[in-house]
Amino acid sequence: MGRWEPDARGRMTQAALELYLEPGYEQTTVADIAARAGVTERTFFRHFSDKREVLFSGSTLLQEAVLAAIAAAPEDAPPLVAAAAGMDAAAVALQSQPDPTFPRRRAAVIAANPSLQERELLKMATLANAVAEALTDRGADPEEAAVAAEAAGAAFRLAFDRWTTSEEPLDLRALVAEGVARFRALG
Amino acid sequence: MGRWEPDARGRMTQAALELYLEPGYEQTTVADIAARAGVTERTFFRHFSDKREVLFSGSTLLQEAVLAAIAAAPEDAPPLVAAAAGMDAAAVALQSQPDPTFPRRRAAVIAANPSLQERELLKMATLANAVAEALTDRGADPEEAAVAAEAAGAAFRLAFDRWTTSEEPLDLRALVAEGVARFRALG
DNA sequence: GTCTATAGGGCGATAGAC
DNA sequence: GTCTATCGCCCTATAGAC
Repeated sequence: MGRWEPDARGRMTQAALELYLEPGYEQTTVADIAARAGVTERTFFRHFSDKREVLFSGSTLLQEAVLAAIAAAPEDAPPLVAAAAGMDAAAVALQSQPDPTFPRRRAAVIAANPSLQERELLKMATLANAVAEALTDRGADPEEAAVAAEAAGAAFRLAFDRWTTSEEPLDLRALVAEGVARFRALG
Repeated sequence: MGRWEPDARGRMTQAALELYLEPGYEQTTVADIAARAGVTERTFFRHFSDKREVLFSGSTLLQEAVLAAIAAAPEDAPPLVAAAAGMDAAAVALQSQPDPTFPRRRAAVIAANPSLQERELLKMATLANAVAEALTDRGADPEEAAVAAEAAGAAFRLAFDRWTTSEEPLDLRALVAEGVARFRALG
């Protein structure tokens, strides 16, 4: 048994989510989060670049899952199909989380705070850029790749939003597929 | 001739843009901007909610132009056509600015600073939501409206990005139209 | 206009794991 | 010994309160 309790990151994320829900994001100081997680303020900032990032540390893994799925897609799959495979992988990852209440609570906090929305949008845009690059690496035309990545990303966002706000439990993968189909039907 | 020099907002925006380019966004303090614009720090924060917002005060006018164009679109125009009309109006507004170098310099600063990108993405997302609402008000199905708004918004972003980074001068309206066509061709 | 709390970065010290 | 996580105290600028 070491000097420190394990999983400081996880504890900080949990503490932050709880405090951001109640009493609220603006009302919560980093010192509050650190205290609840049993670390110092300084430790918080070594793990997370700022007060918002604590809710987004999972996005790296999600991005990896997305890119892996795109790489695994059939070589002859058109850009939108490959991008959709990536979004499907993201949906699978989100639905198979240990704590199924996490995404919903997290989404509620983000929806209530513009400055957290900004960070979420940046993560999404970063992901879309990575997807576009992965598609061009597969040989797609850059413009077409960018459009496919944006369409798939937007479909995912709309689906995710419905999934986290719906009263009854929905299947995220189905929502994503439905959204992609709507973009395909734009013409 | 009044007690104050006129157009404090414009001077602050100009000063901020220049300083954000050189020595850079992070290196520039609000006090620096205020001093260059000949106002106090307090005045800056009365005009702009934070250090980022000084580059985004024009977005309100842009949004109004977009929504007006959507409202003016033929009643029987499908959602994507109406949304595209809104994006075209935005392109017109941007191309007919008094200082044609402004958008390019502004875009360069934003591209170099993630925290400014976040704000830009939030403005874009807010606009997309407003567009989606305007489309549903016209009688469109909410899901279809959201998809059309996202597609038009993404087309605009991709076009705007090319427009601000291209070596030779391009026609923003044409780029936007081309982008919308690409989304239409996704199926 | 003045005052103040908080975000967030820099740096050195410390204490464990290996 | 090295490497890495934690801590403590310095600081400034932001942004909100008074």
